[in-house]
Amino acid sequence: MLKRNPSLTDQAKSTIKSRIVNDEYVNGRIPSEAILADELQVSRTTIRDALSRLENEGAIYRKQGAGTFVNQPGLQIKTRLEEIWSYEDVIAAHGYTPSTQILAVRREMARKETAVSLQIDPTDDIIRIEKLFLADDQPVILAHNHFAAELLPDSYDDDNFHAPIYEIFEENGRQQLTYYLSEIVPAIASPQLAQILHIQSNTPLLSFNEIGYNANNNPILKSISYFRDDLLRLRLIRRKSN
Amino acid sequence: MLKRNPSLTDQAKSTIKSRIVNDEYVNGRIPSEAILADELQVSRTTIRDALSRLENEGAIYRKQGAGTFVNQPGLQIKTRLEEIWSYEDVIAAHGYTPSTQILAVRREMARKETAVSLQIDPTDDIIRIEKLFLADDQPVILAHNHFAAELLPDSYDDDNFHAPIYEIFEENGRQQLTYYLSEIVPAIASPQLAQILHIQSNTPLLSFNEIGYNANNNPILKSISYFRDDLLRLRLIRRKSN
DNA sequence: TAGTGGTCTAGACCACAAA
DNA sequence: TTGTGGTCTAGACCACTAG
Repeated sequence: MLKRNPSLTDQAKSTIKSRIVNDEYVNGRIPSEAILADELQVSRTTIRDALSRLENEGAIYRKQGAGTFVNQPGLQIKTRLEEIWSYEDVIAAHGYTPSTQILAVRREMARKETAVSLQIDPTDDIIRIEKLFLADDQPVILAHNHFAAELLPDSYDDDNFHAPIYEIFEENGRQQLTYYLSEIVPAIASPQLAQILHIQSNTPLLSFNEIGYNANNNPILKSISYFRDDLLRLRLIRRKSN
Repeated sequence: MLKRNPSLTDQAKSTIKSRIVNDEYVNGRIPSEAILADELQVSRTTIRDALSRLENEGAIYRKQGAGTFVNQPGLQIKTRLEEIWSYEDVIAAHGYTPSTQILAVRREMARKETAVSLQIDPTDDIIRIEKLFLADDQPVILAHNHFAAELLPDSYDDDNFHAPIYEIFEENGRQQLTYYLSEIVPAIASPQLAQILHIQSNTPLLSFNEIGYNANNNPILKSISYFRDDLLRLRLIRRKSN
């Protein structure tokens, strides 16, 4: 029934996921692994991989001896912080149409702290981009991105930077952003920030300090950003780690 | 070499983890899966499970065709939000000694909103606990916990509540807390909060709104808490979801 | 007791990286 | 080309839940 590539696991996962979303399982009970394996003509291992990933995403839960079930509360959360990728995705997941404004692009010497974070020579140039994200034309996130100048071609203009950062890296720098290590910090809107985000001064904000890593686990991006909390709500699932 | 229970995967994982921590792998290169399987006398599948979990924790990374490597930046992060369990653990992971103060314990009728969150009847009683967490005797987290009164025995006194909430549930309510669904909200210290946490009014704070679920996926705990950001830094890893 | 998910095995083949 | 991790299989046995 299924073909290779995308992997059988991926296909099994999305098949099951769509059945869940379409409410095809009465009482939220998902067929046993053996039945699913038989039905989709794959091994039980493949089904188990698919179910494990759905469980991680919060879409289902399993009880040994009892069965596998749809997890309604988990299904409703569409913006899980651990899985969110670009800010465009965050905005879209909340049901808004994302757009961007480039407020500034600078080529400059790295500050010492930035050079350390990015493991580059302090005399090397970096690119600093100040980018505003809008949800249905309301400003919601202000991001400052820093990365080594050598990751970009010599000539560029501001319009290049409307695309998500990870796309820019993939196209120009032959680098793939694979994960972020993020620090969550509470902040208060300064008068300047308040003006940019169209909010009142001293409004509480969330700030993210993040380092983005490539496939070789080298830091390639430093990002500091500020979120308007009234439009975007950040959620995550916290589990026992074992 | 390894015995059953804890599972072979768990044992393989902790064996490999401790070797990583002890810096036994030169140049951060971890032996191939085949070699590890042979050495620990388990199947390659078991080794792969163990490595997958270490990869999820950020301790290692894998490159198809190249090998498996220690992830130094990931190793240094000891307080990953997605994996953190009780607030005691958060505090301990930051290197402090955790302790608690019970500020208030009340038995009262559920507010409508709380009843909805916990899926209980609005006329049912809930227990509300106000608990202060201290790191080396400095107040750092204020938590308000709400749960159905029936989860507790009829008689109790305040001292019962010094233990982590999940322990209380396991012992008295025969309920196991399996995961939290958490919402992160920026806040500002009110005069009252400032006094409790020994900080200045209007200091930015992180607030968590959380619902805790049991093994049957029913909500059993509602928690609202406030973090001092100067002593505790919350981190997480954000990945592409596929 | 029957049926479910949890763990584990041995082995096959594929995709990719590095020499 | 060699060796690595990635995917997948078929089958065994265990631990647990529920009727």
